[in-house]
Amino acid sequence: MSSTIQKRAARKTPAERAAEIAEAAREIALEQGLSAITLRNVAARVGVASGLVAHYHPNVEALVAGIFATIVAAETEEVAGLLERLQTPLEQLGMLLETLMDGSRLDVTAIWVEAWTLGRRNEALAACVREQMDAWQAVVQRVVEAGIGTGEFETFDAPSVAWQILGMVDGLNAQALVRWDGVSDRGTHLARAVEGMVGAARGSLLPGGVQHTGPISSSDP
Amino acid sequence: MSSTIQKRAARKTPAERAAEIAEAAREIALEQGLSAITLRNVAARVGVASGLVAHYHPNVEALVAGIFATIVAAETEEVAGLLERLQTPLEQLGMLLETLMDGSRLDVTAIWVEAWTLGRRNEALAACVREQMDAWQAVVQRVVEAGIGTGEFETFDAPSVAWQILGMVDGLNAQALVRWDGVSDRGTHLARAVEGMVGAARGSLLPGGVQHTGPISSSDP
DNA sequence: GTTCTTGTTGATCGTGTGATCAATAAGAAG
DNA sequence: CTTCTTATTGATCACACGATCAACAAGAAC
Repeated sequence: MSSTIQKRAARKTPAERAAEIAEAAREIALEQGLSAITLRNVAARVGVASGLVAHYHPNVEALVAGIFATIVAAETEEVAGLLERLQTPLEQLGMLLETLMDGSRLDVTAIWVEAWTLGRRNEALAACVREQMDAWQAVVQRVVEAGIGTGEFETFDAPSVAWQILGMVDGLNAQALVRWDGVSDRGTHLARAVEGMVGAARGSLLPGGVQHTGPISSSDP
Repeated sequence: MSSTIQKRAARKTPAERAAEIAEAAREIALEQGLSAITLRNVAARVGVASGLVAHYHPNVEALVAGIFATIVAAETEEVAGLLERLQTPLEQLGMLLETLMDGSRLDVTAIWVEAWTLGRRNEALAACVREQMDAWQAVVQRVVEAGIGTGEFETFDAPSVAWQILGMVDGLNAQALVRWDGVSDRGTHLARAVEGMVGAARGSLLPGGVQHTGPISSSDP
């Protein structure tokens, strides 16, 4: 029987090991933040010497930037995929807001916020942040432009409106990171705001009528 | 003449020295971020041994939290003061958005963003963040409620609307921290969004009429 | 001028970080 | 079985952090 304590990590293919390390780093980032991605931290989770992590990633800053891009890009693609299933831009935009505000991605929001700060001293990360923001903006802009095409929306500047929607969503989510109580009907208010901005009819972004999120279950650690 | 190199710092009143240290920490925070507030960093700026800073602030985390509160509270009071000069809630809200979006307080925005992340591991800071957010929300809520009173606004939930306005502003400012280009008419779009949310007439938040900044100058790095 | 309070120093400890590299051993190749 | 490639180790370096504290000295009090 294999002893519980493994003297030496099993020798693996570089590709395998690299994937292992990346996955460990990803988990650490989601659980404890990007700044918790350290050589020793990642190595410990994989069950390997810190030198090995350094061997695969000679530059920790680059590793952090890469993990950020991995996590965020996955989210973007996931949401973009959801959009394709819907028909009208109105439905798409409504679903977009609803999905991004449902509180199920607060861990990703935390990473966004941290990346904005870390980007001040990690240039590689800053570049990734800008790139991923552009990707997000492109997704939203596509929806807005489609809405203009069908006449559902009425705005003269789709790119800027897309940026603004993103900024609003990010801000509200970041706020929820610290203060998740106090605000009821987050979705409703945001929908009204976006309606005003894209020039859609009042209430058109809330298909199911007034949705009530109910009382907040306070489970504070 | 006194030599350029001072062997020993002049002995000062505890109140004086404390003020000096606080001011140095404040400057560091605004220039390099809250995480740059370290014993050695602050001591170097004051021209003093690191131990002295530790003497006045036995707990660095508490110092960081205090500096955050100082900086942010000053901004809140300043803006609140500006609001009092205006008559109608419509003017007040318009000025509020304009002031917060003029890009002259990006250093404070950076501190907000960093505090949201640092608050995960600095409980004292997290408490200060919540407190200062409440203070901001109170200021905005007062304006919204006044607008409801005069009939200029039409919304059923002033507290939530106030939170949302704050979240939007924070998000857009945080965005500007990394990507200050690409978006034209930030103020205009935000004004439209807020108009939709508070139920104000279109264009009522932009006293100078429709301001057009022209086509977007795409200068992508 | 002497005494005494206390603001101030500077060294030190323990911890955590990224980075580096000779030495090791696992496993494929012969 | 032997050889050889290379994945992996573990120790080590320099640095920065918060914290602690005996020792010093400036300046008020007497």
